[in-house]
Amino acid sequence: MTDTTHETPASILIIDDHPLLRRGVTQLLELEDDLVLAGETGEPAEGVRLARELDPDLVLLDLNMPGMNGIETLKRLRDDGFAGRIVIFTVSDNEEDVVDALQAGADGYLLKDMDPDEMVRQLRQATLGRMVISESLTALLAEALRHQRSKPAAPDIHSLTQREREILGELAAGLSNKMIARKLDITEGTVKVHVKHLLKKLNLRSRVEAAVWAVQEGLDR
Amino acid sequence: MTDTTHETPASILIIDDHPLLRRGVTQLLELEDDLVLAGETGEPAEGVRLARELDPDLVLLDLNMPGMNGIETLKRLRDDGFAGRIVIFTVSDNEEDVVDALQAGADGYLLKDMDPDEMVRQLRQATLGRMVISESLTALLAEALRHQRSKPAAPDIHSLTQREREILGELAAGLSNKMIARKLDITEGTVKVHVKHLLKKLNLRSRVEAAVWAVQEGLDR
DNA sequence: GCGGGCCTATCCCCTAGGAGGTAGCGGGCC
DNA sequence: GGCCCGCTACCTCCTAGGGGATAGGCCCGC
Repeated sequence: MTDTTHETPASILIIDDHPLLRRGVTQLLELEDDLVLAGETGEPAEGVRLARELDPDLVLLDLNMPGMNGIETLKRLRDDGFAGRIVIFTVSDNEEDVVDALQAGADGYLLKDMDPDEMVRQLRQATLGRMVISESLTALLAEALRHQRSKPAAPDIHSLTQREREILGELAAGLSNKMIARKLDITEGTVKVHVKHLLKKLNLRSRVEAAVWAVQEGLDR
Repeated sequence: MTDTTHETPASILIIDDHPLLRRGVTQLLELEDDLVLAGETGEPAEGVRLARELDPDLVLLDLNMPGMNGIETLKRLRDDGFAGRIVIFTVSDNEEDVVDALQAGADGYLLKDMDPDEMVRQLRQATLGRMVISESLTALLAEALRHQRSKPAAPDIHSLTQREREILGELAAGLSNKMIARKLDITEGTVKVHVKHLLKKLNLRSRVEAAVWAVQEGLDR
């Protein structure tokens, strides 16, 4: 399941307002027989529409575009149900941008000044489900982690309060909010508040993700 | 989490229309300091109300009662959000009854002719989260399994179709129905149908339970 | 050929879940 | 004393999820 092997070439949609750069990438893709262009556009809103229509394996997304910025576009893609990979492709090596993008659910962050061969290699890795980050950003990322950003970049059990951990445990046992409320003798509304908070802290999008994560981390016992 | 140790005694609610039998069990409980009577009633509907009010750790439930039968009562308790243990307590060693009760979510099935000491031992096991079945029923259960009942008693991956397994895999990855639909290029409605069917086949109550089960079984990779 | 399982889709209906906000209360910290 | 955090509770609004039912197209086995 969660098939990430590509018997057929991986399709890529480019959303970037620089025509020349799009041209560069498409030329690059033409040389590879396991990567194929699904479509391209310079308009963020059009990009969301195309993602729905073409359902590419990967979206290469510029951060700085007129109208809607990249982060916003990323969120809209996810809200719209797009389940493929989303890789940011930008000139900005600003720490804030990198952190924001990753926290918004980007599967990669590549800089536009990268070597073409390296670019292809990274795209291929991304279509296989791996997180890809431009090499020059790793030091910056390490630094960001050391200084402990306010918004945690990865799920971290330690950011949860005791009560939230307790709720998470019950949630991972498959209990509904109502059942958890009954068990802990609080109202369902309060359970919802705890769930809401722990999802935010863990940067997860649903109770299912939280349950799966908890089980994989062995927090459910 | 999912705390099943009882620093305080485990409370038990008895729902049984035989006053004498209730008396017998309560007397039995009085001899044990780790088990305590939460309440008792001969009325199924009253039992559901009491379960909500008293929120006992365990409900001891008769199968054959006038008005609402035990299975129906069991379902109402679960619908009402009761998350504690529910153990069937009956004279019936009918295979159909046993299978139905367990499939409806009973955590145990004890026969009324059992030895008092054994009864206490089994109740204690049940409060600790273990499934308890009267010894004399084990052969019958084995037989039922051998003849492969139409409704599978336990989650079984083999009862799923290929497509359902695929859906389960995506579900266990934390994807929403909408995302799964996009990824597999079918409508969200169809995904819902598959999810509905696999939940029924696996005898699970929500996608969260399905996701947790799949992860624990290693089906998500 | 006919039945049955599988996949797809659509309809209705209702509950569960999650985002946003406000607020009271207790405890610890400065 | 004031302030923040954790826990509780309530509110509104909207979407996601799930039950039940029906049905068409497809393929396979009898």
